[in-house]
Amino acid sequence: MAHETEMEAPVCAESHQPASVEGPPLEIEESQQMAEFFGILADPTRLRLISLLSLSESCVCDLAEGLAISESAVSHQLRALRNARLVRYRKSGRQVFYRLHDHHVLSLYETVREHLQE
Amino acid sequence: MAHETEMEAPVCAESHQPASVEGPPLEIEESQQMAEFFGILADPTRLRLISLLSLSESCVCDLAEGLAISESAVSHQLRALRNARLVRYRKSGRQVFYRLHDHHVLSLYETVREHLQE
DNA sequence: CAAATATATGAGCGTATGTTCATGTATTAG
DNA sequence: CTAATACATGAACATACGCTCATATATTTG
Repeated sequence: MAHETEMEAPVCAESHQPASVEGPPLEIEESQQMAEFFGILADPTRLRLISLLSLSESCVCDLAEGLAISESAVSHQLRALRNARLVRYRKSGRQVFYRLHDHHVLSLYETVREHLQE
Repeated sequence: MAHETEMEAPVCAESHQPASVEGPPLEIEESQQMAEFFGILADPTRLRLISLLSLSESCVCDLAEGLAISESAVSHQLRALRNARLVRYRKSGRQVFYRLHDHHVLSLYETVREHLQE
């Protein structure tokens, strides 16, 4: 998006890499999927929901009470977690019980917690 | 907000914790720190930078060329990665060479990649 | 010295995101 | 049936974010 009147973009004189390697750079589309996923974890409310769900399966109203926020907010955030396949749910009467989907969630959660405590 | 058909949520016993690694619900302040950190990874450009840096130390202009984006954009994003202690850097003349800070970064990167391939 | 290079950064703009509020859909109680 | 409960969802508003552009700083070169 600039002003390259020459045929090649001016690169550093030193230290270049082979232009197209197989691995990196990460494909744009895959980077967007990963970014979207990390974005799901980039919210205090959703992380606190995950922390509660790491203890036990819970319904929406208990989650709302546990975090002292509205059930609407909880429901909105649970949808995000659902779409990212971070939580599962089962219906029981009027209630819907949520739980963590798999081990990856807690793995990420713990890794970041460790990183921040250095 | 609670109901009587099920037991009360087994959460939030109002006990105070040692502010280190304790159980749910996650403290608001810690949840914000973690969210901020995940937010750093929630961007396609930063993830692609990380993928490049997982290969080798690189200077800003090589990163910009590798991703075909402006050096300004790269520099802005590197600052974010720097503030989150995800990358280190060293100066060499006019150039600044960046590299990944520790193993946590790649660990998170790989975990999410696995998760998305299921 | 001045010019060129390599990077950093503040301002501004367009877009994405999280909340509240109002409403909709199921399910149960009376 | 109607009312109440539990949850989901669309709209709207305020905030946050990433980019471009212009400019600033530092280093090397002539």
